[in-house]
Amino acid sequence: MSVAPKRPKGPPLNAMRAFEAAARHISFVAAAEELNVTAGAISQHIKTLESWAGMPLFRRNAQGVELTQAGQSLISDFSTAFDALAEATRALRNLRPNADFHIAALPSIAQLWLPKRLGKIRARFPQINFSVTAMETPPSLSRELFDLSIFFTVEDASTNQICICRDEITPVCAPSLRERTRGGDDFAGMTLLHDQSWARDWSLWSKGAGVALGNSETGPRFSLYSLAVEEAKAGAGALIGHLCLLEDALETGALVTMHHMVCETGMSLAVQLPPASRRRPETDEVVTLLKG
Amino acid sequence: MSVAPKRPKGPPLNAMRAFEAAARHISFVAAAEELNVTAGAISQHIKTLESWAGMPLFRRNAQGVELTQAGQSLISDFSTAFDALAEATRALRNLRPNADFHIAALPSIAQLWLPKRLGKIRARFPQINFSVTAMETPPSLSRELFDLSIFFTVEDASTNQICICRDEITPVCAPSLRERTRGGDDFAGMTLLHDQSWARDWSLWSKGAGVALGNSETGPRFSLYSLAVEEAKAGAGALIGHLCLLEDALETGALVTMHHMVCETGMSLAVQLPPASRRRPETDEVVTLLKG
DNA sequence: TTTCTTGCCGTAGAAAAACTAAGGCTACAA
DNA sequence: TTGTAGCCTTAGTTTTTCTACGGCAAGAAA
Repeated sequence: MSVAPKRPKGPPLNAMRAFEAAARHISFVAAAEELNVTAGAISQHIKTLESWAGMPLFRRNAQGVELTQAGQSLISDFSTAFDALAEATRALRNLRPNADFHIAALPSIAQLWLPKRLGKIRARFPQINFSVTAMETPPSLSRELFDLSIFFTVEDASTNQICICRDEITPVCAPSLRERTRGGDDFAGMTLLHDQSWARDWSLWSKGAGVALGNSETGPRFSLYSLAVEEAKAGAGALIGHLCLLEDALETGALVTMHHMVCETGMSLAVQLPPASRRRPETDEVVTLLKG
Repeated sequence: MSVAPKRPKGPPLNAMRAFEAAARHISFVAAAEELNVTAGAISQHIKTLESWAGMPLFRRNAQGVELTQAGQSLISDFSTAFDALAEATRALRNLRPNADFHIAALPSIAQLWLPKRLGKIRARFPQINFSVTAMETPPSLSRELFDLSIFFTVEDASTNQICICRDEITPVCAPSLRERTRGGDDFAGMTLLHDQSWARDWSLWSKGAGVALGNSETGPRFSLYSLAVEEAKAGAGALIGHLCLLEDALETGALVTMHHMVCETGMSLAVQLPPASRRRPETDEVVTLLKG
C-alpha cells in the first residue's frame, strides 16, 4: 500500500551548499576553503547529495573533479538559490545597527597597506568593529559576508571596483646596502629576496627595466611579503618593492630604491564592493577614507 | 588589532529554514509540522537566529507569535530564497528517472477515494513508486516535495487546481437501519455519528434540507472519517455521507442514503498541482486517471 | 625511472548541532 | 473554574558534521 507516514524530506541543506560551492569552483578544496571546512567534509556532503539524487554529480579524476551532465544541469538553479539566500543573510545581518564590518585582503595588503587607513576608519566609526581577514584569493562578495575586499587585480570597468593605484615595482634594499649598486646595474653579487606567491617579480622587472640579473631564481623565499620586507630592512638583500606597499618604509628611510626604472605589473591595488543592493551604509565613506 | 583569523560565518541554514517556515505560517507549531519536527526545535532555531542577528524576530504572545518589525522586513528575502532552493531541490530530484511520486491527501480522501484510482495509476506506471501522505492541511506545493495534493477546497480559477467533483452531503446508514426513517424526517431517535474535523456537517445538512435533528451535537466522534464510515456500516447509527467518498459503499449496498435531500458544502474535491515548471512529466496523465 | 605534488577518497573518532520529551506558563473561552 | 491552545525551557539523547590522517592515482619534475 505504501502509505508513507512522513512528508518527503529534501536533501540536507548543508550538502546543497557544499555542492553549490564545489560546482562553482569545480574543486572540492576550493569549496572547502570558502566554507571553512576540510575537503573531506565537502567530499562527504557531495556523496550524501549524490546518494539522495541517485546519481553522480561529479566525475572524480585524479587531478581534479568535473561536473557530470546531471551536475551541470543543476548549477544554475543552485547558484540562483544560494545567491538569494546570501541576500537574505545580508538583510538579516544588516538589521543590527553596528554590525562588524568585514574586510578581506591579501595578506601583504592587510599588513603593509591597510593599517594606516584602518586607523582613520576606526576613528571615524568608533562604534563599529572592523575586522580584517587575510586570504590569498578574493572571496565571492555575492556569497560571503565581506563588506569589501582589497586585492591586486586587473582593472575592469565594473562599478563595483574602485582602483586605488597601479602596482609598480622596483628593487629596494636597506640604505646600508645601496652604495654598492648606486646608479649602476650590478645585481650580480646581490642576494635577491623573493615572495613565494610573487615569484615572477624579479624577472618581470628585469625584463621591463632591461637590467640583467645574475640569476633571478635564487635567493631566500618568504611565504609572506611582509617577512621579506623585514629581511630587506635588516639588510639581508634586495627585494622587489611594490611601491604602494612600501610607502611607510620608503618615507622613513628604512628602505630605499635601488634603480630609477619602475615597472608596472599590469595589476592594480583595487577595492571590490558587493552588489550595490547589499552594501553596508558606511561603505562609501570607508572607501573614501581608503583612497585618501 | 582584531585581525580575525576566520571568514565570517553566516547563520545556520536550518535555522534560516525554520525562520522562513515560521514567518510564513506565523506559527511555530505549523512550521514544525511542515518541517516534520517538534515545535521545540523550531523555537531553538529561531532563538539561534535571533541571537545571531542580535535582535528578536518574533514577539511571543501567550496565544501565538507575531513578527517584529525586523522579522517583517526579512520575510520577502527569505521566502524568495527558499522558493529558489525548493526549485533547485526539485531539479535535483527530477534527475532520477523513476523517482517516487508523492501525493498528499486528506486522510479520508486517501482512504476512501484514492485507492481505486491509485490502482489504475500504478498499473499505468508500474516502474514508479506512488506514495501517499495523509495530512489535515494542504502542504505548500511550491515548498514541499509533493507532486500533487488532493483536498476539499473552495474552487478558484487557478490553472494549478483541477476540480474533480462537488462535495455533496446527505445522511447515510446501514441498510438494516434505514426502515426506521424511510421517507420520513425522524432522526430524533437515531444515533448520529460525527467526524471530528467535520463537526458542522450535521447542522449544515439539517439547515440545508430543512430537517430538524434532535441534537446535532451529540453522538460518537471519530478522528478519522473512515472510522465513522466503518461504524455506520456496522449499523452504529447515521452518518453524514460525503457522496464522493462513499461511491464504493453505496454501490455495494454497504450503506444506503436516508433522505432525498442532498446539500452542497461549497467545497470541492480538487487536485492541486505545483507550478507548471516544477511538475513531473507523468503529472498530466496521473490527473487524467484521477478524473476518470 | 623515481620522486614530488596535487587533489580526491575512506575511515574512525571527536565535536557540534538538532531533536525529543516533559513540565510550565499565560491568555482566552466555556 | 476548568479546559484548551500556544509557546517556552531544560536536559539528555540521537544524529549530523567535522577533523585527522593514511592512501591512491596522475601529472610534473628531477
